[in-house]
Amino acid sequence: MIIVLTERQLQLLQAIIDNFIETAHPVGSRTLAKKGTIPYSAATIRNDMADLEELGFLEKMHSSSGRIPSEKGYRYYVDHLIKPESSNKYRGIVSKLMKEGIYEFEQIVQMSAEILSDLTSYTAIILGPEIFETKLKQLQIVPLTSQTAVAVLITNTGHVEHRMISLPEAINASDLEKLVNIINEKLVGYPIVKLQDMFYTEIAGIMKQYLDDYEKSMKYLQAIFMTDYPVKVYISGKSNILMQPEFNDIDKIRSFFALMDREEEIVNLLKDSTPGIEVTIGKENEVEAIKDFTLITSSLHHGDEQMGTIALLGPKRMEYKKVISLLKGLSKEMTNTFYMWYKDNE
Amino acid sequence: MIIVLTERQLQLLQAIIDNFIETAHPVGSRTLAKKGTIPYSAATIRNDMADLEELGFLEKMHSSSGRIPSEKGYRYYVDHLIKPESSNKYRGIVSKLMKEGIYEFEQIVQMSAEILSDLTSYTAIILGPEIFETKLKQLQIVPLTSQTAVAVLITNTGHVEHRMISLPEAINASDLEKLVNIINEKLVGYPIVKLQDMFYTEIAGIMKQYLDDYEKSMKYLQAIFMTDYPVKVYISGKSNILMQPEFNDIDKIRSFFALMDREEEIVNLLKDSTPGIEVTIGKENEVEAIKDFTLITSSLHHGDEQMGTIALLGPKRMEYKKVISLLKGLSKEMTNTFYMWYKDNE
DNA sequence: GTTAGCACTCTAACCTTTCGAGTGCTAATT
DNA sequence: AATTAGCACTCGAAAGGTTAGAGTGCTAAC
Repeated sequence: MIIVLTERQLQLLQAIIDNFIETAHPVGSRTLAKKGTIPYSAATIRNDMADLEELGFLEKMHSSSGRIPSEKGYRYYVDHLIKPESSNKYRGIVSKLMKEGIYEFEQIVQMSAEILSDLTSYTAIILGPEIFETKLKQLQIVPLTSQTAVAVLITNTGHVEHRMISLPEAINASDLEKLVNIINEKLVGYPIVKLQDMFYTEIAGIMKQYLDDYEKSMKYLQAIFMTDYPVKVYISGKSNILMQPEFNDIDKIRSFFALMDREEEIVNLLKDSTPGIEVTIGKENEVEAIKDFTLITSSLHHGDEQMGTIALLGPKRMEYKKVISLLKGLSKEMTNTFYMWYKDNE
Repeated sequence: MIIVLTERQLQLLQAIIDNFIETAHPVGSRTLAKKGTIPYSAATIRNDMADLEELGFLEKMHSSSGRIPSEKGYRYYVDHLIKPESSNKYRGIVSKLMKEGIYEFEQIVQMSAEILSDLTSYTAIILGPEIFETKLKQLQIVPLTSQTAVAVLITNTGHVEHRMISLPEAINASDLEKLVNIINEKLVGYPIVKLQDMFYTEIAGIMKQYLDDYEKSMKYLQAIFMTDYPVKVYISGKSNILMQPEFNDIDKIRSFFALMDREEEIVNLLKDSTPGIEVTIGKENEVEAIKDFTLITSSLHHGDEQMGTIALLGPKRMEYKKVISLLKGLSKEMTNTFYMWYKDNE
């Protein structure tokens, strides 16, 4: 069954949602009529409101309150009613950053998240693109004491990973140098995520010739590649939630902050997004803690390849117009930036 | 004028504060008498309570409520009434960490902060000791594109700093290598904080001979040492504040979180502490946002040298007994750990 | 010096009232 | 037929009133 709304009802729905987004107060027929957005009397508006409520687009908090948008209402609003502002309004954010200084990848992403949360007063989350594509540029092992060293992996994106390792007792400085040379020779240019496997297939054999206590040394050295390179999550503006009147309940705040601490769950929330902007409103979200939030994600794709995800988390009463165009602009820009970055550093 | 409290008054003060710390409810004479901690009747207790209030150790919320400790009361309690639990109870926290795996300095500190906040349900803050003593172990410059490179500074503590730099156009690969060799030769072993100065005094002269476009190259390369190495702040358990009944007010929470975002201010709060444990209660704090918190700091000293600060931030109604012994134990341990670390990596 | 007893105080919790913004419906108007 | 004015009704928020309970201070007795 196709629902047909009259022109006036559409206007009305739009006006009510716009109003509610702005003020967070239920919208009544009288006030709406007085504002003059809708050129009809309060009574007429009331009738349409009743229809819209019957169709499920509006709700009342109690029998004599004004109307607030239902989730279905927001959904309709997002899908059919908003004509996004030009996404050019927010152009140049990232490129401006890049001109200001030379930053590594992570910094750009972190700063973008900060800008995004500042601009919206919502919480910005970005899944870094690191893991998808970065390749080993160089490995260094720098001994600190006789038993410990720090291994430094530098990637083509300027990212630096480092971790402490134990040194095999058998090894001496020149052996170590040789070893590092071999590893670099064999592994430079390959994706970080594959290094662990390649260490066994490519390096292990050669190592046998060089190292006295082969078994033991292997055990120590594999630690270099052994992290599971988790997806990096950049979050900014967590405490923006405290400024939203609908989240004035300590319990809600607590469960929100608890969620923010569980990175894996956030990653799950965002990672399998399809290209383009996706708006998930209220109970459409599967995670309990954000069942009265709206989550907007925009995945960064280049061709078929997902390069990351940008997301905003805020109240259902979100400034969809502004946020969607902002997100569109920013993802376009970040996609370009990232793509160029990879190409330059190929 | 010396205030003399009777034995019973001391007992009473202690009992009231202990009680209030546990329950967060004002303590009344009747309930206290019934509990049997004080072997006197409610009326007697009432009399002593009135005295203690007159002396400023107790307060009433209103004329017929039970008593709560005043800040002066807490002060007296902390200074004279608590006999700390053995600080051995929490021994071995850090050393256990160190046995579990090889971590770099930062990780140890971060993990310690997490343990501290978990153990107490307050907010743990640690000022890292990095800056005080770390020395350059090795510098690497790895070119990424023809114009950019990543500079990697490795310290004797296993800490790795890195930043992106622009490359002077005039420079080629072998020049760059020579340059890095010179820098390493001259600067390795010197404290990170002095590198910037030394770059000018020690390196600049030599560079003239090697680099065609000296002026311009200097401009690019100084960026390597140009950060102001801010003190690192490790915070854990920010949202623990949400579990304290006295902070059920959104405004308080907001100003707390706002403070947590201003790292410089936190550094100021902690950095100039004298050796030993310091307890700052309520309005004794100068920072507005924590005027109804208690801040406990313990600075890590070895000899005259301050190596960092551990702190806990929680309600005035803090479990002083537990917290103080915990902090004592942990600082002793961290001081040892840090000292050994430096010595090993000298 | 300690305690029992009692009048008093104040809050929290629960009603009650009132006010205002809102609704739904009906009848009049365009 | 669509719109609007009018009116009775509803509900929440704010303000005031009442009560119960935990507490106090004081006095007089032990």
